[in-house]
Amino acid sequence: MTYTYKFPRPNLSVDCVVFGLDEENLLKIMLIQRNLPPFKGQWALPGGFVRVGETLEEAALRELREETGIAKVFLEQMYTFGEVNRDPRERVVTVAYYALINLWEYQIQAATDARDAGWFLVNQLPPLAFDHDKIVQVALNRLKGKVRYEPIGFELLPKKFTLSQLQKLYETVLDQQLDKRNFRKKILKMNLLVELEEFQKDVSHRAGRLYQFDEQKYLQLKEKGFNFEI
Amino acid sequence: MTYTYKFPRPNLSVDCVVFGLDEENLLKIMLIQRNLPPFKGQWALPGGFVRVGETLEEAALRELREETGIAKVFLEQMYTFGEVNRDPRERVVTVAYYALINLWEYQIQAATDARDAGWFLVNQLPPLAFDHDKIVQVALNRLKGKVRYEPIGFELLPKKFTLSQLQKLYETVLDQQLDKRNFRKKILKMNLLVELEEFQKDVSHRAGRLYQFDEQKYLQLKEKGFNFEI
DNA sequence: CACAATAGTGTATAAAATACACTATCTAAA
DNA sequence: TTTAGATAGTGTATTTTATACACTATTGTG
Repeated sequence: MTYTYKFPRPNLSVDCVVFGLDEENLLKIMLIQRNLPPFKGQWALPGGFVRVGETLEEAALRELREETGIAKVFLEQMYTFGEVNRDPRERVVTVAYYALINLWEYQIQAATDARDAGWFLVNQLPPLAFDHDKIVQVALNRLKGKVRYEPIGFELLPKKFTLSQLQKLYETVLDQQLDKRNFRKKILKMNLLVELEEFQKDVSHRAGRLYQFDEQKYLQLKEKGFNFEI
Repeated sequence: MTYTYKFPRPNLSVDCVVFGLDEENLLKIMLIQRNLPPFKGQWALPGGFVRVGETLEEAALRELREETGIAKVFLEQMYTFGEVNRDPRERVVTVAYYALINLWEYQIQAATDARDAGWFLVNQLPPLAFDHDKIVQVALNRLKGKVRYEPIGFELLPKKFTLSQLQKLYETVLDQQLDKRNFRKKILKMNLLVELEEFQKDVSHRAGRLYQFDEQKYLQLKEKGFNFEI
């Protein structure tokens, strides 16, 4: 079966830049190894063609699930790349998304499908297929920008986390050191964190208090035009 | 001649939300009246299908030129809308751009092609075709957000303008009153304006001094990571 | 029991944002 | 020619926010 149109059409794809934090709070990106030409054997962003019956976001989620086993993620559209020759086969326009995932909880569900998937440090990426290095650069900038004024960083952490973990996350993403006392003051004044009566376990030093992100409160405050700058 | 593919493809279009300020500093959007179905006779955003040999931005510029006669504009990609049924004919994914134009200088070149084009106050828009009202909402939010931390407002003004004009522009876009003295302090401290030895003409009150945006300086300061918050 | 490792806490200073009211200049109308 | 109306232009005091900075507390390990 084939499909015929009066005018030639670009092909439309989605690509995802999936960010995760590893055990040492280093920022990583998930890549998959292509097993078909072009760029066979090279690393690339997970992604694929959009089907006519699904929205762009559905396509992005489907590809993530199929190629990496990732199911529940924070996913946001980023930019659409439309250079004429970005794919050597034919004209392909790609809508890029970025995703934030919680590597701790993800550990469990991974490993299944994801034989050809791997995590790479953002500053030690292998050569990428197509214009995917450009897409990654845009995603890094977007993440940096976004994290300053929207509390999306929590998506990268486990549900319960210490303030030190949160601070390290911000330091990693923003690529700058922050003052511990000032950071705590600022983040607590936002009123988005629930102080738990639980503490870190299995650490060989004083255990930090655990906190939890209060999404309900976030949505309420957001309604009221509150802002969440770091 | 027809074009045949193994899998069905969404059609891909671009749409432009063109902003301009009128004589009274009111924010307007340019719309065109559709002379083909669907939504024949209704107002819509200027836009059209992407050709395989042009980038997305080229397509947006071409459509603007063809449909509205607008040539030199500030144009930036905004968001890609991919709902399955946003076009009743078939699946169409549209990449939305927003444009800022200088209505004073534009007056000259307009009128030519643009018989079916018109300017509408952003809060008095007619019913729009497709999901274009949604696209306009996203554009308004984007403009509001962007104007706070990037000096793009100048694109809407004539080359030489008074600080009062600039302030009114910000008040219009941000939809809030600003203090005259504080506004001037802030904007002048950015060092992006050249103070001219010229003054307003043909006004029946004290003439304001004219200023000009210094794009060179802007690019220099931007390089150095300077920021331009209002 | 002391050492290593990280958690947790407050204050003083500097910088930035805000609030606020009068004089200056020009045109047009009386 | 004088006056009224309209907008331009200007500085300071106060409040708020950001920054810089160093010690004590707790826990596990050797």
